[in-house]
Amino acid sequence: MRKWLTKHKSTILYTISLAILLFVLRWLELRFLVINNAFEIYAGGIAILFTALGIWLALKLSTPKVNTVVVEKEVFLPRPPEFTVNEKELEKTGLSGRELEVLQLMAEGLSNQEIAAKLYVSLSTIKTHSSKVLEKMDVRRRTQAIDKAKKLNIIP
Amino acid sequence: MRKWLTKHKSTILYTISLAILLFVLRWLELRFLVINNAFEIYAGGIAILFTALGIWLALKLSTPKVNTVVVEKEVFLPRPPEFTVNEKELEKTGLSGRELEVLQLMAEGLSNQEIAAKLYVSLSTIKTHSSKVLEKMDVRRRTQAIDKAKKLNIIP
DNA sequence: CTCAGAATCAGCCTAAAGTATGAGGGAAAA
DNA sequence: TTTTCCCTCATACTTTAGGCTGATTCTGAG
Repeated sequence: MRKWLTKHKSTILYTISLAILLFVLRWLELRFLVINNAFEIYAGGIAILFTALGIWLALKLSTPKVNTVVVEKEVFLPRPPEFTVNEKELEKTGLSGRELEVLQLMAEGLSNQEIAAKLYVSLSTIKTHSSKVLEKMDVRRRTQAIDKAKKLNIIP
Repeated sequence: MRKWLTKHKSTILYTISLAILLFVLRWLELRFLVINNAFEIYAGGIAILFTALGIWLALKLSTPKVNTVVVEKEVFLPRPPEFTVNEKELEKTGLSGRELEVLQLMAEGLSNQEIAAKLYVSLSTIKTHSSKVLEKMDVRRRTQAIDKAKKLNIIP
């Protein structure tokens, strides 16, 4: 019942307004009936009144148009930009697991000798790996490889 | 003149509508005048008609209600270029302008020879600078210097 | 099973990087 | 003015990096 009331509020309002105005008209009629020539004025009055009512109804009850504007807000990643490996670029290079490992240690500033010691293999092995890394990454120096790998998000 | 027309378009339209409707009323009057009791029906008709006109006017000529809703969409940017030199750490190292310049080029993967060419100086000069850089940064390899400098925010 | 790729190692050679020492010129501070 | 950096260049030497060739072992895909 409540729902029905709110749902048809505008209709009820309009009906009541109409009824009241008709009543007023009836009363006015008694006053202006004597003046026959005032009929057009009377009709015009009604017209203006109800025009105003219509405008009021339209403005009051029309649902406002919602305009959604999507604003792109640039968000920079916080200080330590959580590093996630760019798998696509990593695959493109064709680096093997061991080669990537060597590349990472290179980036930390270790010499081939130190890398060899850390991975418990010979210097020759690391030289082979590092050569492969340079070849696969299409560079000529380890510093270039490091720079490129960082730019491609292959290493942190 | 043209401007005046467009500016008062709504007023003119309303006036014309009113005039036409009053004329119609006048005509209707001749038909319904015989029926005295039909006066309320007649008034109600006018009321409904002009209500409709009012609604139409309001909807057609009023600036539509627009509720602008701003939705912020977060766009994440990889590797923000917002780099600011850590002046404190830079001073601690005691690096001179030229030495810092060489360090930056080192980090881009350039060889001493290439750096020399780029700065229009001899290889010897760059070797001297690079040695000074390694000494002042307390490292033994350029890769270490690069890694350390990046971690200290001395270079991007 | 065979073949390809990955990982391991070695030797040899060149290129680049790094160390040490010295030295001249310029600019700014003491 | 003298001192102190900074930038420049050179020569000689050692170490590290990188290129090239070739070899062995192992594993997974075809």
